[in-house]
Amino acid sequence: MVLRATLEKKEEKERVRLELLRATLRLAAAHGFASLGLREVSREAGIAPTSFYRHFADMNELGLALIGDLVGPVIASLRATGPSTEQLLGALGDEMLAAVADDPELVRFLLAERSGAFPSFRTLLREQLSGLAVALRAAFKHVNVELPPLAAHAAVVLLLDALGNALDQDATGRAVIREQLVWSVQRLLG
Amino acid sequence: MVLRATLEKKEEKERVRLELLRATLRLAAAHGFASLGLREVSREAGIAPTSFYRHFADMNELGLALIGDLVGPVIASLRATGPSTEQLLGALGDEMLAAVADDPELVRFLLAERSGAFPSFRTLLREQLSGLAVALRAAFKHVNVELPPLAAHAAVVLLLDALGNALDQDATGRAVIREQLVWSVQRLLG
DNA sequence: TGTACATCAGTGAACGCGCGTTCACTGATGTAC
DNA sequence: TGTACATCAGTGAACGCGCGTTCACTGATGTAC
Repeated sequence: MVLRATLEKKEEKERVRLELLRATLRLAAAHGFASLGLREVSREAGIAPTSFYRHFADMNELGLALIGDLVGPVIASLRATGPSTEQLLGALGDEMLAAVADDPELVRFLLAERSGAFPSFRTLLREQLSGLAVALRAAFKHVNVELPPLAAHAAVVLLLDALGNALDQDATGRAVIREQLVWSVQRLLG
Repeated sequence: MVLRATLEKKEEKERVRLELLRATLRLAAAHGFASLGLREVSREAGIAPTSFYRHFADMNELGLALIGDLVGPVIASLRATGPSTEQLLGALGDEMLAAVADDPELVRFLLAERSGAFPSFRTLLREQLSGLAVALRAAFKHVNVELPPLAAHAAVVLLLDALGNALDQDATGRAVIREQLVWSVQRLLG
């Protein structure tokens, strides 16, 4: 009983923390992360401004947590696999579409902060994306295609561009972008 | 004499306007465009906050002017030409390095707002970048290489990624990135 | 040419407002014995 | 088991501060005649 209650208290805190991250994503999609204040985010999350400090020291710390807790998993989810080159490319396109459909605000944040004003954000995202390039190499190796590191990096860059373009399109446009991504990465294979 | 004086007055206004744009770039590099206020920009530009309104209705209007007046020319400057494929690729790498060296703040703004929170900024930049892709196709056609539109677009995307990585590197790292860009675009040619 | 008027970029004072932050407090839950 | 104490997420009041915006004004320059 004691153990159970402890878990519930921690879980409640975790719930509020996650709500702060989600609130930030919702607002950042509209006005940009750098323009957000702790009061605005707290209001959106449904807590008092002073409660914000129970979770983060400032917005910068929240941003880093957002990248670690939410962006990381989305980047990891882009790791396509398949039994053949063709199916692997198809899976890559599918994962791209899925990311945009599942969590457009998170994808927007990822793309914006990759080139944004905060060096710490850029560094963290660069590391995660380079992990994605490594995974992509491994996936291609699995279907006996030797992808040089630079080509894998280029494929990731094309994938990110596709994500950005898809965000501003409806379902029809997104399907086209998926095909273009597959075509481009295919060409990169040589 | 009357004509001359008229010009001087207009030129002075143009000078202040340009200084507002430059001040915005300096500040945006550090904190992000979306976080900037008209008072902060006016202070940096050396004018009273109320004078801001003599040039722009708000920061959004200033941002669009910034893209039109300053970002456009930089994107245009990336249009490499050369008498052979090899020299064309070399020129592309050189233009990339030149842009980063000449005006890093402007390049940072371009990259950030391409995926930023303001749809109007994204649209304007996308148009200008698609012009660059068209120019790139023409340049390759000139050396008898038929570059499909999607491949030209992919080359532009790789160029932008190189710009972003170069911004965070010193001279040595930038030289490496230049080589990587040339290698990647070369591979894209097939 | 001189004179009277128009234009307009730049300004300082003032406004109401939302911001980040500090503080002391509440009350539910956890811990010790 | 009950009791006394500790922990800690959430809170409302209050603070000083910088924000965007309005306003009436200045003074240099342009224009009309």
